Amino acid sequence: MDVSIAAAVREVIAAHGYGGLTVDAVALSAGVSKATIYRRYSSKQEMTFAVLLHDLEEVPPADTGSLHGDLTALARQIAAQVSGPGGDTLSSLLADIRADPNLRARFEQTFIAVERGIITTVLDRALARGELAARPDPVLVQALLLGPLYTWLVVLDEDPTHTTDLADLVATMATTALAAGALPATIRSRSNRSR
Amino acid sequence: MDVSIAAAVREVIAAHGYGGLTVDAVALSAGVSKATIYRRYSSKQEMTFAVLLHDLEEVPPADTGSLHGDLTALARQIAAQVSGPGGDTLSSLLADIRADPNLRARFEQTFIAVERGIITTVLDRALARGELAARPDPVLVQALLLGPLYTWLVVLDEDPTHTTDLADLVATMATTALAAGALPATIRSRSNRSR
Amino acid sequence: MDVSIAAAVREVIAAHGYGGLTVDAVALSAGVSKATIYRRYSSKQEMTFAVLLHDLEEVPPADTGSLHGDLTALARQIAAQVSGPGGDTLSSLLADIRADPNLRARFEQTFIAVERGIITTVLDRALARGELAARPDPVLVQALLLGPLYTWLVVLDEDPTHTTDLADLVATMATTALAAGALPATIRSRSNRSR
Amino acid sequence: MDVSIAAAVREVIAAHGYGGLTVDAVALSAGVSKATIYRRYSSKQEMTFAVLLHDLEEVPPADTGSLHGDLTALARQIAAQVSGPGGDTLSSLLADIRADPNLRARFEQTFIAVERGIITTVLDRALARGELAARPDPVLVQALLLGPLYTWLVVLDEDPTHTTDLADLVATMATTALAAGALPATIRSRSNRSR
DNA sequence: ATATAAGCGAGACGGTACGTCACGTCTTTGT
DNA sequence: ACAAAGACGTGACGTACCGTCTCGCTTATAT
Repeated sequence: MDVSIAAAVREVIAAHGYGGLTVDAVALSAGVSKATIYRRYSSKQEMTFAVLLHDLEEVPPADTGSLHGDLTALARQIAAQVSGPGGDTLSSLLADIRADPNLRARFEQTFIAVERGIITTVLDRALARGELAARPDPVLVQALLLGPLYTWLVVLDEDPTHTTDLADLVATMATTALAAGALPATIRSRSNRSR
Repeated sequence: MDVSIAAAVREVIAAHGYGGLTVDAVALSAGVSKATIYRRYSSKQEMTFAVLLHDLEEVPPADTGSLHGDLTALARQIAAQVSGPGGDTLSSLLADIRADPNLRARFEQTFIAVERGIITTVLDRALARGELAARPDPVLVQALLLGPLYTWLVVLDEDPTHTTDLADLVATMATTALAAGALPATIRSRSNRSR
Repeated sequence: MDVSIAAAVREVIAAHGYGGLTVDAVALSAGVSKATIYRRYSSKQEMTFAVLLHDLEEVPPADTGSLHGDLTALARQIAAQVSGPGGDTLSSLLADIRADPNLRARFEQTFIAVERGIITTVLDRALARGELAARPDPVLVQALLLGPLYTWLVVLDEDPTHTTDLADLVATMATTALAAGALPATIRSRSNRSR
Repeated sequence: MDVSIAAAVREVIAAHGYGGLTVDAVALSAGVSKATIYRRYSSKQEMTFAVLLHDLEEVPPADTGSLHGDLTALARQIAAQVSGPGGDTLSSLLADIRADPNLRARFEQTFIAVERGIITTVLDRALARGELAARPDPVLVQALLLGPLYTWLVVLDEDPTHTTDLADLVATMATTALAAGALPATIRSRSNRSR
């Protein structure tokens, strides 16, 4: 049942785009009643969130022995994830997530924080190896890795087939900056953590 | 009239968020009839686009005499623009833009292309100065500058007050990469240009 | 539900006249949503038609034993029906019906044709009794009976309390004309039947 | 100017029916601005009223020497008038007239009362000739003459080409009834005159 | 002869109602 | 007992038309 709902969501998005995603259409396509959907998800956004963001695997990449290797693997992993759904879906989904405080929190915890943890792990490895003197702000690294890739696809609407190349480039740049100690331990106050 | 509509749009968004943006509410707040709004904009999205993206000034920064200086100025300019509206507004607006082919094209031409032109100008200056041997792909530079800033605010939901610091960091990294000749002349095929 | 809609329609017409009949007002008064109304009726006119012309009973009057008696009963029945709603409602309703080909056809079949059938029945009885030699055109009889009554109320805007007297008069005149064989079997070509 | 407006009204009605009659369309078709129309007529209904009911000549028919002849001439005159515009126009126009108290009064005075005056004239002639003993209620006669004709066209939607035949029939029936003294001097109270 | 006012075309405007759509809730029906 | 079917209230959308209005332009008259 949940499977058919998930399949239906993807089907409808594929057919009519995120904007054409309708609960009725999902119910129809899944051969399921709307009530059944709402028994599982409290809103259309919850449903979409659950379906589309469920299987993003967020595991730390294997230790490649070098910071550059680790970052490259990580950037490629991010690139692969972000290339999955269409840019339209990604932007709409993010908009929906931001509009709902509940989803926002879950998104934060489920993906942002997890990815940040992975970044921290990678940085810690580099520290242990002696490649880094101090651990820079993982949020900064996250913005530097994820930012260009996400923007490439969603804002600039560029070719998704080149995200891997972009990932390599971004990883190299980040490595260089990290090695040079260009990234401070923190750039931000903790003020907006309370949001 | 157009002014009062614009003011009303901003007012309503400030009061109820982008999700609470209603044409009727805008009409009411602007002291204008709905018909008048639709006489100007063919849809709510057109209206929002016109109002929120109208006055983003996109002028090339003054020549600072060095690539690093130029890129820093440019990144700060981007940061200032992107920090203007709330992250929610930004993400929703982008989603709406991507959902409408017409808006999409206008967004592409009005902002992406213009900003890319500015980047090209800055790179050409560096070439003229001899700071660069070849002109790298401006789209890459755009992704590297805009990406972290946009993501910082919209995806990671971080503190907007630190975008300037992040801009400086990003400009420095980009300068380093450019000086090292790390950015290829092109990373992408021209295939998706026809979209 | 249908009942409350019907009641609401009549209520709103009573309060604000046919011209003040608004779907929103009906919905409000019925404690029902506009969507519910449009789920039942495809337009405001369909709704009004259904509500106001639903319960007009069109049964042949009991055989009184004479053509004059039958026609009198019939004319009074028509008078009673036509006196029901206000003249304003009647004229506006008819205008709306004529403006919509669909309603027009249904009106024709549901009321005009049914009433004509009743007239035919009455005429056939008279034929069987030997009161008539040949059966005259029922449409003529219909025009002669219905015409003065409808016009009295709707065009001339005269007192509805006298329709019964007028009905008797009209029935007597029709009887006289029929007995004298003054009404031809047909006055019209069949040309406009195809409309 | 007034002429072109009148022509435009008829044109638009011919092209799109009474329901498609729009002030903008009239203005466009007449090559005139909407303001000019509203300078002449205070509403769309006034305009239509003025244009469509302006030239209905209501003069007493020549004395034919007999009541039957006079009534036949009168009935034919009515039939001609009523056959002019389409049944749709007639019914919608009447509905609009009834909805507006001002138009209603003018309609009453301009057409109903005038026609009634003509009927009175005809009846007076018959009285003078000795064909009638007493003068019956002219309103009754009006209902008997106008009713079947109007209903034939507007309610029953029958062939307009046969209105002349129907007029003759109606005139004959009315003559018979009048000669027999079947029509009372009054059927109605004066109560609703104050409406 | 020119100024001045009146009428005009063009068309924007406020308002009101229409009919549509989707969300999320609910009742009914059948298995 | 649970799920499919589907009706319902809510609320926003975009459209159409009415009657009002302002803006220039023309034209006819009066000084």
